[in-house]
Amino acid sequence: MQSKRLPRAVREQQMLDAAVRVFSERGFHAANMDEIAELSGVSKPMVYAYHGTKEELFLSCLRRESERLMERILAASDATLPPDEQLWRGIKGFFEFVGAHRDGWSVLHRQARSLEPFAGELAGMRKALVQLIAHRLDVALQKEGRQVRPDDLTSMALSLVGASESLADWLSAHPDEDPARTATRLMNAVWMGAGQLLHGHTWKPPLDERGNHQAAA
Amino acid sequence: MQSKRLPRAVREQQMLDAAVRVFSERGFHAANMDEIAELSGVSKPMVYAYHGTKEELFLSCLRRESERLMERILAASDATLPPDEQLWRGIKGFFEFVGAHRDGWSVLHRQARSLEPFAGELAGMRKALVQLIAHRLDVALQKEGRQVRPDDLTSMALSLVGASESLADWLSAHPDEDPARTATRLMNAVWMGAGQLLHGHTWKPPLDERGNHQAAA
DNA sequence: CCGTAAGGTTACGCGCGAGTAAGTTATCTC
DNA sequence: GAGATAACTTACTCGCGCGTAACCTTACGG
Repeated sequence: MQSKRLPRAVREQQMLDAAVRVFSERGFHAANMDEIAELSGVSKPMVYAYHGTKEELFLSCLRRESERLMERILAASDATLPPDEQLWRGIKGFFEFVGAHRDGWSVLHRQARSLEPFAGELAGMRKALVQLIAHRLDVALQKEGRQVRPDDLTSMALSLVGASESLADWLSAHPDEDPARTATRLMNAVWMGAGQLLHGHTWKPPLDERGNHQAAA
Repeated sequence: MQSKRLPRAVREQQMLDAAVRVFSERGFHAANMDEIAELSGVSKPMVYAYHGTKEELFLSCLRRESERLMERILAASDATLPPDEQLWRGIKGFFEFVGAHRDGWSVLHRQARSLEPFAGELAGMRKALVQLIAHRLDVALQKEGRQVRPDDLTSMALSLVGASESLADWLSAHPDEDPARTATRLMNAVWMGAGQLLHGHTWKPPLDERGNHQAAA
């Protein structure tokens, strides 16, 4: 019952879809190439023909997913906006991605971080994001006439990314939660800070053109 | 050249030490039982005799390390202190632990999180910490006469833990960095918040009895 | 309508490393 | 100092799953 022969480009994507799913469900080692092949509607040697070894296949998944995520974040956060709004939109875009691509996120964050062949690759991408955020913070600070040591900027960006990742995991375990709501919570944590919240100063999402809260979108 | 016969209790700890090191260097799957045995000064069947399967051995490592970490954090953060100081001390204790037990931390955070047999166990411990923090936040808020929805408390705690983990990874890659300095940076991120920092309001570590900054200890 | 290449398959080799059976010495106890 | 037992070793088995060799078959360009 083999459905139909498909052109390489199409099959390659199906294979990546299947691989992302299986890797995220079972983890890299427990994932087995036959299962990935079957889920792609094809037999194992085809996977090897198109994507090389298991390791190379995983790397392809990693690259595709992280590229999509980065695009999403960059598209959402516009450098010309005020800093809080940049942050808000970036975070919201990130959580929306995670909400929509659970297993892609799992491949990136859970699997790739621990396994040595991939950790480096992923660390590189994460670093790029951290540096981007650090740079935008720097710009915002300079507009206020302030200057901060580079390590302090990096720490701030790392905290932000770490907090986001942590909430992203929580979000992916709570499918019914609205990503924008989670984003709002994160803004309260990292933009306002616990000290402010103690005194009742909270952060609220900005209004869009129609006057609706973006969080309710 | 077998050095000496040792009582079980001693050998068991040596094995855990060796295992933590090897697991953290190679990862769970790439780690091999012979290497762990050799590093414990003993041959493989002894490891099986004392710690059961590879999986059980890893679980023992996980439990020992996470217990030590929890103890450390609880000992440092005293619930009778004001909230910012509780947070400060807890974070500082955490980073000091990570600085002193790099590979223990690696086993916990990098390895255990992704591998299915262990992820659940670790998630449980992490959850306990998150709930502890959420509870203390709640107490602090109630002292101010405020009330916050439980999910908002949890989010705040999750952000905090996530940010800490992120900086802990950075710290373990920068051995010369002072843990207390990293803790200060984290306080600025999560207690003050990016919004405050933009306006030049920063957080400084409290003074100890002798008038020294604790960060310089 | 035929040749050829792209899409596809079945069936296997083989290395690695978890786990063990059977046996050997040190050490402690009475 | 005998005998029991805890500490330890050598030398295997064996299954799993990655990766491949060798072989079909459908589509389609000329």
